[in-house]
Formats: sequence, structure tokens, C-alpha cells
Amino acid sequence: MVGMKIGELASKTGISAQTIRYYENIGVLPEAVRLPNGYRNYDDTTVKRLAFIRDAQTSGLSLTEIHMVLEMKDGGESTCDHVVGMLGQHLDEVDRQLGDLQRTKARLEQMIARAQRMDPTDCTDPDRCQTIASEKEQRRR
Amino acid sequence: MVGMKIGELASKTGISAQTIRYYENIGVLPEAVRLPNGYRNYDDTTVKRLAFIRDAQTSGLSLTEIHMVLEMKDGGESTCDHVVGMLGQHLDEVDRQLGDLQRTKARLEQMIARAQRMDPTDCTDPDRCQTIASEKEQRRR
DNA sequence: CAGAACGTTTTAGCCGGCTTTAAGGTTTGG
DNA sequence: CCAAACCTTAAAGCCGGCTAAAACGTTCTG
Repeated sequence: MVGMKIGELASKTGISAQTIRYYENIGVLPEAVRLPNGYRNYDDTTVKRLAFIRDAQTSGLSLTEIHMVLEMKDGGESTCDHVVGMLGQHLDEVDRQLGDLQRTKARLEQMIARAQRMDPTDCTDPDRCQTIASEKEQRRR
Repeated sequence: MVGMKIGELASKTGISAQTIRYYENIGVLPEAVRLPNGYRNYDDTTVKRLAFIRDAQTSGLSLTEIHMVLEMKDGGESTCDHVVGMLGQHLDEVDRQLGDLQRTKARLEQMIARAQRMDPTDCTDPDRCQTIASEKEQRRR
């Protein structure tokens, strides 16, 4: 089993053949070696590389960033410092998103609670929804 | 000040004129009344409606969902039950996203910690990054 | 030896929420 | 009276990460 075609690589990795070609297009995969008939030929290094891509994606890295890391690796540079820096930036971003999401959650819970103790006949203003209206507006009432 | 043109509405609400037209296109704003010269003319109900849209967006509702709520309101139906149901679904979704994000955060922290106690000369495998490689792979080493 | 099941390419579409561009018409200020 | 600043429309572009379609060539299976 020295090589495989794109379909086998796809079923081995769970990544569709179209997506694998797309990855080659945008550069996260190098140009594949071709068989005499023009078919792409892969070996296990590409299986590993795709696993790496999936891992990196799961960690929230974009394909562009993964591309950058892989380019440096392909160029033989040491990437650990760079990778750690990028991961730190990502962690910051994830923290920001967590904060946003927690505020959104609090908002939603407040609104649901408010809606449940509200008289439905209050729902009359055609340009306002008492349930969704901002807290500022709510306090003013 | 009985009416205003789109520019004034834009500066009053902080929502750009293009976006306001876009909202009219997709239906979250009703078709604006026109002045004799064809210019859109707005009053304060639209200011309120845009504030409502921003509030609903901040609560994580998509324009499509906001559109649905506003359509029901415009049709005179009581929307509280419906809105509460939608908010509940959103809360579930937000919880799911929070879980994802917390797992991602844990992953990132683990990777950063691992990278910092790692020997940079280990960074040799051209298809693997020791820092980003999956936990499963890490344990196997 | 047919036809299914692969492979190839280029191109376009999707999601959401805008933003930009092009090519005009109207109004306002000095 | 002219230019700047507003307004109008329709259409295209953007972000990311694919997915699908069309139109073709190759290889495997019965």
C-alpha cells in the first residue's frame, strides 16, 4: 500500500475528495504527485497532514493560519514559538467570545424570565416587543 | 420634526443608510413612505423599530428570526408565546456554543502548557506539530 | 464491452449581514 | 450658479469553508 487515490484518502480521513482538492487549491496541502493518468496519488504523510489540519481546526485555527504554520514547517523553520504566540492570541479571542456568549446567555435568561411573569395583553405596541426590549427601556417603564 | 430622511435616521440610530435600505429589502423594515421626490421619509416609529432590531440582534437573534417576530406583530398576533419559544431555542443553542468554546479553550490551554515545557528541537516532523497534535496522539507517544 | 464508479477541471452557489461600486437624480450652501 | 452633499437603484463583492454542478476522461466489474 505505497499510494492511494483521492477517494481512499477521503474515506481514510473522513474528509471529502472535493475538500481535499480545495485544500490543495488554497495551499494547505501541497500539490499532489500525479499518476501517469493524471490521478492524484497520496501516501500516509498526507493522512497525517490532514489529521493535523483537523486537529488545528478543532482548536479554532482558521485554514489561513494553518496554512501559515504549515508553510513555515515546510520551509524548515522552527515554529514552536510562532505557534505558541498564535495559540495565545487565539486563547484571547476565545475568552472574548466566551464573555460575549455569557452576556448573551444572561440576557436571554432575563428576557425569558420577564416574559413568563408578564401579562400577554401587554403585547400591544407594534414597534416594540416587551420581551425583547432593552434593559434600559425596561427600567425606564 | 414630523419626518426625517434616511441620513438623519442613520445618524440617529447608528445604523448606516445602506443597511437601512438593506433591511427594507429583506423585509425587517416595511416599505418606507416616500416624499414627492422619491426620498424615503421616516418618523420615530422607525427609530424604535431599529432599536428593537439591534436589541434582538444583541440577544443573538438572526435578522430572519427578527423578521418573523415583526411579521407576526405587524399581523396583530400575540407573539409572546412564540417569542419565548424562540428565545428558549436560542438559549439552548447558546449553551451548546458555550460548551464548544469551553472545550476549545481547555484544548488551547493544554497545548500552550505543553508547548512551554517542550524542547524546541523536538519540532522536526514535517507533517506534525507536537504542539497542536491531538491528545490521543500525545498519549500514544 | 457496456455502464457504473471512479477520477479530472472550472465555475458557481451557499450561509448571513452587510459594504461597495456604478451611474445616476435632487437639494442645499455660499 | 455651481459644486458638494445628499438621495435613488441594481448589482457585485466580501468573509470562511466548503458543496454542487457541468462536462469530460479513466478504470473496474459483470
